[in-house]
Amino acid sequence: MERHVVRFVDQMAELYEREGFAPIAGRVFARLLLSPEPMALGDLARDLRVSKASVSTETRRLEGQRVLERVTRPGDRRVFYRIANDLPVRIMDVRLERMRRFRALLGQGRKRLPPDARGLRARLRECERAYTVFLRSSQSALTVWQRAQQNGRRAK
Amino acid sequence: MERHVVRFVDQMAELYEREGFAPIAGRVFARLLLSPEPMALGDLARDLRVSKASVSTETRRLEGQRVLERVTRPGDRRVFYRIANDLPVRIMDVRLERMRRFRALLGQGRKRLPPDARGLRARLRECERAYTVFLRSSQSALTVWQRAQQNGRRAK
DNA sequence: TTTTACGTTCAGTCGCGATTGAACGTTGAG
DNA sequence: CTCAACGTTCAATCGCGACTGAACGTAAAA
Repeated sequence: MERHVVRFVDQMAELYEREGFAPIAGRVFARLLLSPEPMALGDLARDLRVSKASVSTETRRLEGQRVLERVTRPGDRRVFYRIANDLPVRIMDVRLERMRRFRALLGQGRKRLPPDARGLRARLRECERAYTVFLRSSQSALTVWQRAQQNGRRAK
Repeated sequence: MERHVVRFVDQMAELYEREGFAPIAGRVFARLLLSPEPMALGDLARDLRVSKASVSTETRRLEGQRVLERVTRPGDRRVFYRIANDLPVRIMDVRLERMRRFRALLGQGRKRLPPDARGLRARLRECERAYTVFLRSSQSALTVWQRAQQNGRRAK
C-alpha cells in the first residue's frame, strides 16, 4: 500500500473508533474506498495486516449496513467486497437510525414520567420535536439526493 | 431514584456507549434530563452509584460540548449542573461536527490521490458533495429551529 | 487554629469488546 | 483420492479506555 493509503486508512480507523465502531471496520471501509476494484478477504487482511477472522466479521457487519456489497466472479471461489454504489445514502441512513433511536428513548422516558412533572415533560417533548424537525429535514435531503442520482444515471 | 429514572438512565448509558461516548456521560445526561432542579456533583455520584471523580470528569466534558451548564448558588460552595436550555441545538452541533470531520477526511484522501485515479477521485468527490448537501440541509433546519425558539420566548 | 465538605487530578486497576489463532467445512485443482 | 486455498466460527487473549481511590488544594465553618 502506498503511503497516502496507509494514512487515510489510519485516520478512518480512528474516526470509526470515535463513532463507536470497531477500528477494523474503518480500515476495511477506507481501504475499499481507495480501491478501484473489489477486493477479496485475503487481500484486505494482507493490506491491513490483520487476521482474516476480523476482516470476515467486519465485512459482513458492513454488508449488513449495506455500506459494502459482496460480489463474486465466475470461476473464482473467493468473495469480493466493494463500496456500495449508493454509499452516501447508506451512511446517512445509519446516522438517521441513530437519531430515531435517541428520539424514541426520549419518548419512552417522557411517557413514564409522573403526571405532576409538567416542566420535565415539556422539556422532553420539545427535544423530541427538535429531533422530528431535523429528521424530516434530513430525510427530505436524502430523497432529493436519491432523485438527483437517478436522474444523473438516466442522463448517462 | 424511582424505577423509571433508573431505566431511562441505563438505556441512555447504553446508547451513549454505542455512539462512542463514555457510559457515565450518558448516565449523567439522562439523570439531569429527568431532574427539574440542577444537581450537585455529590448528588449525581450518589444517584448513579459512581465515583465523584468520574462525574467531575464527564460533567466538564459535557460542559465543554455545552450540553450541560454549570450553575452556582449564593451561599453554596457546591457546583451544580443542569441541562443546557438550547439542548437540541447543542446535540445537533455535535452531530454536525462529526459529519464535518468525516467530509474533511474524505477531502484529504482525495487530494492525495495519484493523478491517474480518475474513478476514485470522482467517487470521493460525489461522497463529499452528498455530505455538503446533508450538512447544508441540517444547518438550515438548525437555523429555523433557533429562530422559532427565539420567537417563542419573545412571545412569552 | 482544626475540621469538614467540596471539586479536581492522577496513577493504577479492571472490565469488556476488539482481535486473533486454530479448527472446521467446502470447493476446486492436481 | 490428496492437497491447497478460501471463508467462517469460536474460545481465548489482549489492549485500551472507563472508572476508581487516594491525595491534594481550597474555602467555609466550628
